[in-house]
Amino acid sequence: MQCPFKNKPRWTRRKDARPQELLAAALALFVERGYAATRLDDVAARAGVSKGTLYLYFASKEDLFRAVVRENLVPVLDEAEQIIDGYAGDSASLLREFILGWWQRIGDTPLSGLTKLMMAESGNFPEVAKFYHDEIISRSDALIVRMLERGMARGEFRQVDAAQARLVIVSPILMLTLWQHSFDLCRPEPISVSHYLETVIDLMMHGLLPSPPPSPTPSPTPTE
Amino acid sequence: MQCPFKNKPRWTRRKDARPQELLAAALALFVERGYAATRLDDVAARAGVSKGTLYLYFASKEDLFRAVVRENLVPVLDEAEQIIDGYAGDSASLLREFILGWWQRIGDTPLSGLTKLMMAESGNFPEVAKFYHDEIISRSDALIVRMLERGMARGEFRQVDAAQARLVIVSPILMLTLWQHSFDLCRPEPISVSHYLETVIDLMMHGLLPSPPPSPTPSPTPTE
Amino acid sequence: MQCPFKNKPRWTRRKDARPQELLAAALALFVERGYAATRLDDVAARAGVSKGTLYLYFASKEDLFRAVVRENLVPVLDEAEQIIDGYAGDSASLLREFILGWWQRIGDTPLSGLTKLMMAESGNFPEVAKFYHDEIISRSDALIVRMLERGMARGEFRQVDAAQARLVIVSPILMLTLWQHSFDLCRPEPISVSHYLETVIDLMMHGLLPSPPPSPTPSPTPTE
Amino acid sequence: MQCPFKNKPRWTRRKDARPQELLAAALALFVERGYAATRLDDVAARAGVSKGTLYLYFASKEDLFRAVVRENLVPVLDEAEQIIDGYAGDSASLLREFILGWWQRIGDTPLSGLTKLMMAESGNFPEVAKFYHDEIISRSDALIVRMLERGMARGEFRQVDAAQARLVIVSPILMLTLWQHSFDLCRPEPISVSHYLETVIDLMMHGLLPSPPPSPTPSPTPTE
DNA sequence: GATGAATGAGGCTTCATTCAT
DNA sequence: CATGAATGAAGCCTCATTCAT
Repeated sequence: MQCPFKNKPRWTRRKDARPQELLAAALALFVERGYAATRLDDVAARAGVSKGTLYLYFASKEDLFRAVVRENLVPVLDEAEQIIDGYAGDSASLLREFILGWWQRIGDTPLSGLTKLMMAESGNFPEVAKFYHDEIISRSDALIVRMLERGMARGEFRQVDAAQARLVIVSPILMLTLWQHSFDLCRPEPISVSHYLETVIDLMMHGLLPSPPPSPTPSPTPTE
Repeated sequence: MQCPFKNKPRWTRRKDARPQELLAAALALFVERGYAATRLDDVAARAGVSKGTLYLYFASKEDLFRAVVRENLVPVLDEAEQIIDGYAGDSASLLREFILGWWQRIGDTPLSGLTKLMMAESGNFPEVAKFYHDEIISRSDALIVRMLERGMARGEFRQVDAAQARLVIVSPILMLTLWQHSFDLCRPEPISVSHYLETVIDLMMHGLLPSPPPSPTPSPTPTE
Repeated sequence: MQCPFKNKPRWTRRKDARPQELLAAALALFVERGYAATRLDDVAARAGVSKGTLYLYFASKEDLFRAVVRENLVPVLDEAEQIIDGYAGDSASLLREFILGWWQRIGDTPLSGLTKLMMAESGNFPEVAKFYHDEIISRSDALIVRMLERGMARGEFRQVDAAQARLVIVSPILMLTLWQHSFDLCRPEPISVSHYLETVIDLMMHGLLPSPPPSPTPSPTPTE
Repeated sequence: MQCPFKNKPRWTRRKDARPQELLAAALALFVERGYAATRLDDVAARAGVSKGTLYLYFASKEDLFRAVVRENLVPVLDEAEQIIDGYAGDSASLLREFILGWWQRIGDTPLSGLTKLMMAESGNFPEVAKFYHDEIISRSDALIVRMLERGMARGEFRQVDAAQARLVIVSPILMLTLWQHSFDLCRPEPISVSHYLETVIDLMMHGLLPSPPPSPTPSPTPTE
């Protein structure tokens, strides 16, 4: 048993491959089937280990669930905060960047299912829901609010109630995720993500009402 | 609770009321805990009957689930179609009516949890998901599309891609529902529904960008 | 409620149609499916009454089972004893009469299943098995033994151990019954009863070994 | 009970022995109580394991039942065919050997109950009944027919309808089995197997009628 | 560390039995 | 007498968790 990490601090083992493989397998199955319908046998099998091994890394099914939520989203959010808070362009472009970037970092990855998962299981895991709310949702919210306030401060956005608008803004993209993990499977042809995102941006910017035709409307996308 | 037989022994409530009571209890628990975590014992207890009684009316847990979905939403949708297709006012008001009416008929009732429930369980019940998609989602979609096309035809809305916009439009209100049944419980003070709905309507109408201040109201210009 | 039997002794009701219909339904279902797999719902339904009514006549499922066994076979046995003990012809003919008569009175009627039923359930109902053994089997046995001893006494049968031969004699006909209620259903064409019974009679009389050639063998079926 | 691993912790007996122990326990209980009245808890307990363990080896109660039937009889039948088809002596001795051998290999072992079990449950398990019929009964039948035809061809047996006689021949020994697993328990002293088998052989060979050779045939004395 | 056989609590479902009408 | 809605004990089966190897 010549383990190369034997003398390293125990926490370093997290960097070992095994837990990550188990977390990835668990994420995929939790998202696909929900918490209750996921069997630990299947998680272990998908990670290529035996069921007993799973318990070497996670104390229980609940613990595994917690770890799945914890380990996956925080790094993405760290990155998002850095990018957005350092942005230099106009606010419309920033919002556009945010939406498209979110799609790249989350929407188009296995992480996208976590939202649905948390929504479905929040009632059964108040503690995890609390963590998710405090660590993920609150920080995302603050990010959106900062973007909105930045736009309003710079005169690039109308004056709106940022605290309320925050949820309105993220709804369409969260809904896209939820949709893709649920009813989109019932459809003959899946939703076109790029078209959808463009429509989201367009509507968020201009709304439904027609722009007053005779007026030099400010071109919303000057730079990029 | 205004039961005309109130003074009769409770055993008298027979075949008539039972299914509805059971469906209501099941709806509440399914929404609160999810399908798997809901025990039939609890459904029966909440309906005030024994476990065995449940099987006089529903063949299995799945069957109960199907009935909960089936029996609750169709009538509401029927009504919505009638109201909206007969609307006579301008399209902005119609959309406003739709959003506020939806809140009254669904958002503020136990039905509001069904969306979350279906989203969470669609993967495990493809057949029910199919039903829900075909009977509820498709009809709702068509309704929204009709509203949008009506507005565009009358020159009251900009020309947008109705097929894409449809989901963008409903996202904020669906998200309100999902939110209330999940993370809103984590918050010190819950979201203010009326403020939220006003913000939704405002943003949907005008978007984020500031309107060009000096302009005569847009002539209807029914181009197309 | 003008019941014509109201003032008659309670036991007379047995003669009423209801219990007989229930017993007939129970016999059929017990034989077809076995004791455990027979639901009282089905018995009641087949008898055209509600499940509750069944309990007006029988105290429990076990009681119904007991009654099915008790009520059906005793009369047949009474009749058989009378016929056989009064028989005047030769013993070979008597045995033949017995076998063919058994087929008419039992083998070809719903009663035929009772043997299989008792065999299958004897372990679970020692008390009923005791009754069946004492009232049906013992009397049948005695009947066969009397037939054999009659034949031996009259020099029409070889000297055999009647106590042992008794079971050998009835085996082929009981087996026919059991067979018809079990594996005969698996066969493309069912067993031919008349051929089978003739073979039984022939083998019982002569055995497998060829008769010694040099002797005027008595024609075995002189009369009938 | 002479287990070579007796001094090892009982947990050690692994995947190898378990299925056989479970099958033996199931056979005993199914035979004793019938399929429906046998609880899997009891099967597991008799095999010395917990209820869950049973499901590591058999997918369901039905599957266990199927395995009990399948695994036990086929080997015995294989052996019987070899022995009988290679027999060199006269046919009367062969039939005698067959009957006595059957008693040693089946009648006097737990397997003897399988016949009763299949008879009782054939209606509820058409698929198992089909298997039993095709793999056990048909092959046994063919074996008997071959024995009879051998005897007839060699002039050692009378000419009889082998297809019909087949069932008549096996009836007494099957009945012995059924009897021992049902009503024999009701008797003060059980049947004497050796006497019974001798009587079977004697009757099968010679029949009931007296041998004619050394005497002027007894006049049938048709008194009446 | 890794394995996988074993465990047993807990959920779904059935059905004999009761009882108010 | 007859009904059938209601009951709840009991059995099958699943699966998270343990532990000897």
